[in-house]
Amino acid sequence: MQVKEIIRRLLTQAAAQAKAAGALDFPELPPFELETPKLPEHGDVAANLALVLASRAKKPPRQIAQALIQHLEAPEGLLARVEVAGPGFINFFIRDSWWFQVIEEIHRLGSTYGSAELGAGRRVQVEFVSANPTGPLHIGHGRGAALGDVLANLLAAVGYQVEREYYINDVGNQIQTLGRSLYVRLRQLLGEELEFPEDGYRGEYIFDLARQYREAGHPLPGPEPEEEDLLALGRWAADAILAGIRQDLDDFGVHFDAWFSETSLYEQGWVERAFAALKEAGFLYEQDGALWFAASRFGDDKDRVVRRRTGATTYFASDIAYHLHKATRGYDLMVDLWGADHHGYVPRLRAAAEALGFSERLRILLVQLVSLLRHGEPVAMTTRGGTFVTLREVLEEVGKDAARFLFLTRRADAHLDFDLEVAKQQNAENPVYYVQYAHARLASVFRQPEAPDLMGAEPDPALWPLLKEPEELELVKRLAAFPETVEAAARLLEPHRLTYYLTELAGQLHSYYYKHRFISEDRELSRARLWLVAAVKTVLARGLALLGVTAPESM
RNA sequence: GCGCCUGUAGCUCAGCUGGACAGAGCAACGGACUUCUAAUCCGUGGGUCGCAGGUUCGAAUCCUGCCAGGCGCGCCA
Repeated sequence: MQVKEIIRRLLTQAAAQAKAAGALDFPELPPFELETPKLPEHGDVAANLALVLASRAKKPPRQIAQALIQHLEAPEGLLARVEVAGPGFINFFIRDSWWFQVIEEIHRLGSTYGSAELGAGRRVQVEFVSANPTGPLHIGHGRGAALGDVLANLLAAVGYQVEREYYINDVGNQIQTLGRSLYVRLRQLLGEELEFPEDGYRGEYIFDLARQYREAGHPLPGPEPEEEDLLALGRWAADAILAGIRQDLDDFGVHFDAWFSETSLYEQGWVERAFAALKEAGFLYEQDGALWFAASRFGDDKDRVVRRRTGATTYFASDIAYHLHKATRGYDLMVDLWGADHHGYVPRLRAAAEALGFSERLRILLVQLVSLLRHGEPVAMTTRGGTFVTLREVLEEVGKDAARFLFLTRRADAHLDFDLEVAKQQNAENPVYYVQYAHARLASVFRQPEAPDLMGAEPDPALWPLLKEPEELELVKRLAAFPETVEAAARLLEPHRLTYYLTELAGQLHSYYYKHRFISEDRELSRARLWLVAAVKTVLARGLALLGVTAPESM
């Protein structure tokens, strides 16, 4: 069990004991924090229970802290000492020997160390990327892909049953626009001078598609194409683009459990079902020939059209239906990952979720945009203008590992500067290699011929007192913090916590490696150190696996 | 004009959702390779946490108002 969990229980019991003994009086135990203090003088774990209890128990915090300590019944071997400090913190100093147990735990649990049962098998769906099939994925989609994928990994690690889903906007006039763009490019390939549509997709990839279309020997619509012809062209193009997107994601290490087609919502009557549900709840009305959802009743700026005067439904209508469909599938939690340029859309979807009663199960995460740089200079990126950097180009230039890791070095809601040159550099400026190198270094240690013989099959707790170096204790404490890091990253939906943790762990390892030889004349000490760094290697590998980054045996 | 995100060291960013003297990497400067991988390590300098108020035992963190940057504000998707 985690040290903080144990201490939380001890304090809760102590409070109850103190209350029973009449030493303290309070109605109910308030929530309190356990933190790892920055300063070693403040111990390994600090509790603010006495501070938050002060007003309820009507006593000075330090006095409460004393009372709590007196009723503390700690297990043998856990605590070196407990102190009241500052305004009333209770500082716990854990025995070194207790920390070293984590080496055995990691050996026992192997690659499941860091897993938890927080999710208790509840179902969670993560919907991400969901880029329109009108062009290849660009670097911003890559960030969303990395974030969503790792979020899903983390949630799975803490006991959720996770599904990854990609929502395909394959309805509407964008497919037609795509078809028209392709059509014009096709005619232009034949040498005809046709004006490109104002709202067309100007990317070079449309030419590529046109060439593919011809090479495959598909029929070319005549000079006056019917709407149906353009739609058919658009569908063909969307399919081809989607195939490319799947390939890109595959190469990026992102695999979806489901690809959900917007069209299927119409085919299966979900849009009408959503309208009916909203109407029944009294949030749907007609005005100016259009059908409106009363979003303003739920805090949105204004009401929103779901069916236009023309009879065509809006994108929003599809989205309501889609989320109703998701909610009906029975997920306990639905996580949506959107580009920050869609943030204005959040209030209206939230409104619909509230109107339909699944708002509490829906979490919408915004991923801020990525600014692409090269040598510190901005690289222009616009979808329609045609000069953008695709995810594929980034993958080919910097590789999957560097791209994934760098995408996860920022909070999702912070802008990200992604410098292609830095991503390619293989030095300390590039944290991915720093972490991978730590793993490779350890792998090389275990390749030493004497290593297996020195270690034996099982770690022996009697060895730990030999680990007297400060670096060793620090390392073991860091290892012990891995489960809570994974848990926090999953609970707060913040994968960047893991990349920071791994960078720190790798740093401590590098430092330790440099100062002390693991394999030496002293066989017992070597044995102890090898088991310690074996645990480090296991945690590095697990952490990198959660990030979807390879843990190389050599570099 | 309104809304969302951001503002922390020269640069890029963390800061455990209110805790104890504000952290890391890079850049700068100075050191360490006959060693289990130097893609590494050790040391030095560097901050009025955008500004001004407020809340309280305690604020980078919460509230209000300004300032600056980014992104949005369709019967588009």
